[in-house]
Amino acid sequence: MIRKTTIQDISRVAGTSPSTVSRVLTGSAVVSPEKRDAVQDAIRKLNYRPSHIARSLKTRVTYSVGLLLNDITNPFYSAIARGVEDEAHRHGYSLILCNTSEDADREQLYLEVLQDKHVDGIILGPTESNLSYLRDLAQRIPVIQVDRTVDDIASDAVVVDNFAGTYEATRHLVACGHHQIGVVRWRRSISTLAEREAGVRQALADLDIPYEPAFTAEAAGLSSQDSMIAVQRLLRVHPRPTALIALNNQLGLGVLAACRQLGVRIPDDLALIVFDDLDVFSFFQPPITAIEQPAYQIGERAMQLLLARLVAEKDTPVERVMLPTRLIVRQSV
Amino acid sequence: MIRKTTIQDISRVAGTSPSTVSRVLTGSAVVSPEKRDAVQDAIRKLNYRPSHIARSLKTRVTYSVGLLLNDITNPFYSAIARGVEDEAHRHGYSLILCNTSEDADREQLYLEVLQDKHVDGIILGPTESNLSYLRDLAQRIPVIQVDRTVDDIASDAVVVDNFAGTYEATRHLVACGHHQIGVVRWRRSISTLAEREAGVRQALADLDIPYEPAFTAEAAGLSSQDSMIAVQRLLRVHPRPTALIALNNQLGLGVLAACRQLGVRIPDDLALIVFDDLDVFSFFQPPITAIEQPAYQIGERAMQLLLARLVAEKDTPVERVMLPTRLIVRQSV
DNA sequence: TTGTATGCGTTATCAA
DNA sequence: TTGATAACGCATACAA
Repeated sequence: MIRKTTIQDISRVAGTSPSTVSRVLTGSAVVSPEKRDAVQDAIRKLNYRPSHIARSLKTRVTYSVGLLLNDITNPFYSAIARGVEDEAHRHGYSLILCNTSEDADREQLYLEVLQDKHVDGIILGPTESNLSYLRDLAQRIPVIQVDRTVDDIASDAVVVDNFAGTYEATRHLVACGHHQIGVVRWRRSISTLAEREAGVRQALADLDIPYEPAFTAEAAGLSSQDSMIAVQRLLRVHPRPTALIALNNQLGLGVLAACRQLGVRIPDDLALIVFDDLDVFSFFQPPITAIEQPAYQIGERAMQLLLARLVAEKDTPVERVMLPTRLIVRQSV
Repeated sequence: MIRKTTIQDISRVAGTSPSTVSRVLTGSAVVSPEKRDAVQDAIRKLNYRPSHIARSLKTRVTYSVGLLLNDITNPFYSAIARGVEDEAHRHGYSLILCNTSEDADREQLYLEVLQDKHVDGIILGPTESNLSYLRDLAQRIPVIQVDRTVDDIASDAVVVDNFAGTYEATRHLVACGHHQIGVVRWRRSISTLAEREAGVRQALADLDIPYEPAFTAEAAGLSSQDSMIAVQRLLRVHPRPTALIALNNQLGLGVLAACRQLGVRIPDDLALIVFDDLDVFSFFQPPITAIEQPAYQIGERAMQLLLARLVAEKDTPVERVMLPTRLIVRQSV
């Protein structure tokens, strides 16, 4: 490859010193109009572009941020990513995308690489496992948690009111006549899922409806297969639940698949509410009632918090943003 | 922030020179076992991690690649991204994610930044507009086109056999008794869409079925609204098409929305095939017949091509990979 | 306002 | 096999 043109080259043709070139580049000091013009001409003529690498080495800022998400393929996460990216782009930041796949080792590896690459900050939906690592990472570099949070990490965070989401959904089910309400859940160690389950229980308690442990199905994983098995088990109990709340979109799809396979009709045989609304739910048969999360805004807001953190005083207190959910009533209840 | 520990620090505690430390780090030369151990001990003790920035400045390689896609929010693109990312991760590369939003200016801006950041290569689904810019970008740095290609750019590419996809779909429609087949398209300047349309026409021609221009609807944009308008127009002609092929998933969703609004029943009033299968199509009513693209593999393969290109001889000929599509027959026809 | 000199943390060249 | 030394491209402290 041809040698890149550098600040030296510019200074040479502009008849000035490298530092002056740097000054017009960064605007860090006043430069006389003549020199400035000369430099700018030279820049144009040589088609010069400053090296971010060199600049970063010197200034220690990279204008890039790491984004660690479970799986960009999940519409919820891709919407978050889009929100982050748009906001980052508006402010001249680039995004390094990492899929953790709910794998703690992979997460930690990424976290290390991101530091090696000296990102200015990290936005992540944490797995539950790298607690102590995360904790001291957050001391050294701005970390924003999104979607989920993990205990005791002093970091900004953007989450959703999971509890209120399922609380409202549960009341809706009850209002529709359901008293035997089941939950399809996954790992309770994940903050979001725990909060959602708590919302259901509280609503039930407030309504004086006994909580029936047998109505809770725990999927072994997030594959359709896993949910299917869990749901099958659930539907074998007698009496069986008349309504189900699936705690995330994958679980919801699993329930749907299971019902189809078992010939369970929704909503006639079983009502269903899914946490996290997919925009295609309205095309389903029946259209699925769901709890909508403002995914894009989560991402956008997270990036805003990060930007704020980057210019904040040393010990500005941590900020936790909680966004509301919304129950989208369709016809699966 | 505390000063980062450097190679100097290591050399000091290991009782050796910085160059020797560098040598054990990179394995670029043989180092005596004693020195090697001393260095490794020091590294562990000081918790040292090399600065990628400094390294990149020197070596001119960054182990990062840019990925420019229309919109990560579209399941087709997010699957590509996932494929790229997984493969990149396996080889120690990170991904800089950019959403172009079909906006040429934004694309060019990203392209410039990526160069400024000195990425090792770029994978992109190009907009049609930065032709000349792209052309000489591809001379300077490895570029892999995915999904779409743009004329005359000497770059590797991974695409799908769009033509065959719609060709087969069209024959399927005809086999099901449809002779009045319409197409819902968008910009014909996009290679994929043009090829897909050509597939339909060729199939029709081969079957001696006249092509009816009035059966083609051009959406003004990709919003549901846009498709809706286009479809409404289409359904007003007499005689009207009995079957439609939507040239991408967004257009397909638009058709569906339009039909719902207009009370057009699928497949009774109108058959539909969508190019690009969404995994939720099986939950729709009716389940949608679609042309599946191996999105994940597109991404994975693209990253593989890039890796190969990075170690290839100067003028290794360009490689164009074409992956097959598959017609998934469900019940919308 | 401008220029010189130095350093950011590495790797690479060269001599020993 | 090892160590000085220079260089990567830039920003900045300091001197002028």
